[in-house]
Amino acid sequence: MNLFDDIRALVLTALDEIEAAGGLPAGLDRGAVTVEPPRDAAHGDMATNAAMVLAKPAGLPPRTIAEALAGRLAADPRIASAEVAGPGFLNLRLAPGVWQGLVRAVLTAGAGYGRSALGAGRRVNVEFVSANPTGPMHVGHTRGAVFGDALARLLAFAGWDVTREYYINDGGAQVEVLARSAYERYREAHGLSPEIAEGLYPGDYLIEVGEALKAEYGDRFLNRPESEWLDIVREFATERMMAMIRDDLALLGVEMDVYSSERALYGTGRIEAALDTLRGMGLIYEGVLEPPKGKTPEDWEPREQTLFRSTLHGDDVDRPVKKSDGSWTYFAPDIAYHYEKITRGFDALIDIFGADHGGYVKRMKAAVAALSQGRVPLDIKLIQLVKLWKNGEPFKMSKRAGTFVTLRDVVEQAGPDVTRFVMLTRKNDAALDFDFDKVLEQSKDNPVFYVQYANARVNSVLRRAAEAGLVVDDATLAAADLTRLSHPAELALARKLAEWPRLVEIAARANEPHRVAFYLYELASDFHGLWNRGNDDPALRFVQEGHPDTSRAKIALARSVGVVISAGLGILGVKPVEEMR
RNA sequence: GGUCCCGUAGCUCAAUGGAUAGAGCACUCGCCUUCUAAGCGAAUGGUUGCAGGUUCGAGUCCUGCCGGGACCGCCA
Repeated sequence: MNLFDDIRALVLTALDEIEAAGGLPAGLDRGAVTVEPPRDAAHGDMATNAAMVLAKPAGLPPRTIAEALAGRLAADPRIASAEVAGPGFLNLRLAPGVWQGLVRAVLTAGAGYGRSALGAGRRVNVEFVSANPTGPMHVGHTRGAVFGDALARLLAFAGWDVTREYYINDGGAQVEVLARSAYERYREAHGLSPEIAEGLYPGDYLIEVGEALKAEYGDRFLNRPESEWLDIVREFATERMMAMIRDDLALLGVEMDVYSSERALYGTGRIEAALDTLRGMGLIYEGVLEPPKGKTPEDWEPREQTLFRSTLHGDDVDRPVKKSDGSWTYFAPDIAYHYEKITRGFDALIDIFGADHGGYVKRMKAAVAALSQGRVPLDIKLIQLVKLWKNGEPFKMSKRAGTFVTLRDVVEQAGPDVTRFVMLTRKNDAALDFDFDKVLEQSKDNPVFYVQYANARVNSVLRRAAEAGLVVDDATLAAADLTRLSHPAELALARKLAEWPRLVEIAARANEPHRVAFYLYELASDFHGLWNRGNDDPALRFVQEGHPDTSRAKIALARSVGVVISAGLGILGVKPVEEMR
């Protein structure tokens, strides 16, 4: 249920009536008519722009339409008042019964309150993390993982059938570097001193891989030429790295549905098939690229390559799918991979990349647009950098990886819930500061704490009420006499709860889970505000000694706040706390 | 040189094309000394980088600048 949709339907019905009565020309497009919470609460509970949107096509002054509309709407029992304001807004105030009914609806729907049918069961594939299988996940991956998982949860809540997918980049030269690095650790396990040459991965995490190789293969590969062990060691080490990455993800509570391997595409003809499809559209050709203007690489020389005509689908230059030695570029298998996602029947694709892959966006979109004939939208979200701070200075040290701070470093210090919440308190395309001291602070300055604290207070109310002998399960609360909920501050809180289903849809439409975090902060703030007023005005306390009926109504409101906070935290993948310690 | 992202209060950031651009912090002024707990309340603070354009209406969309960042053919 979405109260804003209900009232919008009411507005549209009223417009129909006005039209039937000759007050409006027939056939006007009403798609732009909205019913929204006004920015300024003093304007009322909801506002509609109907009169302004329709004024021009109708050839009528906005106020004329607005006044006619106000007259119709005022007849509905849900509308307490309808006032024309400003350039033609119609401000609506809703009857207390609407808000009381909303609290009941929240308690009845429980965790399902706010669920949307927006996705209509369509299938969406969210590809995220896709970190190279050459080492542990680092901070940047962490933000991508949190974002992708929260987005997946959000879309599922909004009615999409979601698949979380990880693309394993195990096809390129970097996994051979991994193999050589692991081989040195294997030699080390045999008591030889490893030669970690420039360009190899120096991290300690490969030591155990060397040990494991020794346990598995003994001294078989010692002093043997690379050709004898490279494939085996590569596969062995890659699997180990993926196991490690899976463990890292598990620390954050992230679980993938599908792992797809880049290497598995090679030799199957699927890359060729995808490119043949593009070739059939005339989008593949042999050609020579112009050097980049203004910054020509020193060793630039014209080369003929196999190119994808991505410029026909919005890219700035055509992109190579083959290197000059005839081998595939990274792009080629990725085209095949996305083609496969299309053929697997997804209705929408979402890729989550690090911001350093921004230059890759247009060509990938071009490929998907071409391969799906424009049928499957691909949204690509770029995740900006995370800057870590500790004790007032940048934090860069890592025990494990040597060169970069790992996901494990962060989660072990901050905990998965704090890590997740904080990383969602910024838009994906804005850089994020993550300050270990601040995120663990127990004060209202810390949004994680503030939201969790609100939920804990709700639970504290329920506990106290139970101790006082009240029955406070959801069914009982939903059946309470909610007309006792009449104070404007209480109804205002209910109004905030009414925004939740709307917020879910806005966030899901934009693929922006951070909106959930901000909403929860606002809701918590409103709840704390009401709570604090109870300090001065005992009539606003949730438990009213000696008045079980009033108490039940007020507790119902508190509990419905808890329901929404829990649901929202669930989307962020954060566990609500019952009690602060 | 090109592409993409960012630019909003002193600071950190919000704002599905809606009205007088909002929070938190800091600063200022009150209040509280407490288990409805790890403070409460109020006030101050703005040319939304600049200039045009579209629109009934622009922080938001378009164009051009300025500033910061990322990326830019055999890395993935």
